[in-house]
Amino acid sequence: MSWTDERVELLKKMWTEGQSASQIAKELGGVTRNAVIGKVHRLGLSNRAGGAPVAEAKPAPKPEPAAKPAPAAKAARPAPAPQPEPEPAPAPEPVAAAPAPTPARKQIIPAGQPLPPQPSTNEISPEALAKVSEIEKKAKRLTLMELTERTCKWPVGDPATDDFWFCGLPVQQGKPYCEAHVGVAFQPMSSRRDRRR
DNA sequence: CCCTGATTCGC
DNA sequence: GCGAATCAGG
Repeated sequence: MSWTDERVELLKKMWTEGQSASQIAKELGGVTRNAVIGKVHRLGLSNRAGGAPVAEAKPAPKPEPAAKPAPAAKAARPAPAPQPEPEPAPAPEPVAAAPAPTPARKQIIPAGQPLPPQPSTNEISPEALAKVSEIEKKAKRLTLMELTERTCKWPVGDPATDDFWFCGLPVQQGKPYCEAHVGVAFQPMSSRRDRRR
């Protein structure tokens, strides 16, 4: 594969949109993320901020005097959509691990893993729950043996019945669960604000 | 561990 | 110019 105009264009577009190099590489096909990054650099667009200062904590970010020379006519930098960081960044609550508040039953679960609580007596954000029931439709419904380091290990159903399986969706980096299940597994640790002493 | 981008350097 | 290998974080 070579860097045809079209491919370069797509590269530019995606890079500008904030896509990661690996995503771009996947999209383009035939190249690795390294190739993409290398190209990005050669194109001189390593900085995604097209003029939108992100106010970095740099002491001297632009030692450039006020007067911007503005290179003659042609070499004009359009910088049309200076979208700084179109990052939704949900993160409603700072994670506060509340892993296993499930004293309900004491059944033995296969691998002896510290499995999560079944959302029952917990007050989990409706959104998170909705998200879960939503993704559980798409769940891979893996068996214990099918689980890998990269599959969501959230159990669904009763281990004592046939109707038991593991989510199996791609885990969220680090965590043992997929994004949706991480959402219900790690509670913000609230719901008990009876602070009234 | 997984991921990210940044750099280097032989090709 | 290209991109794998490597580096440096998160």
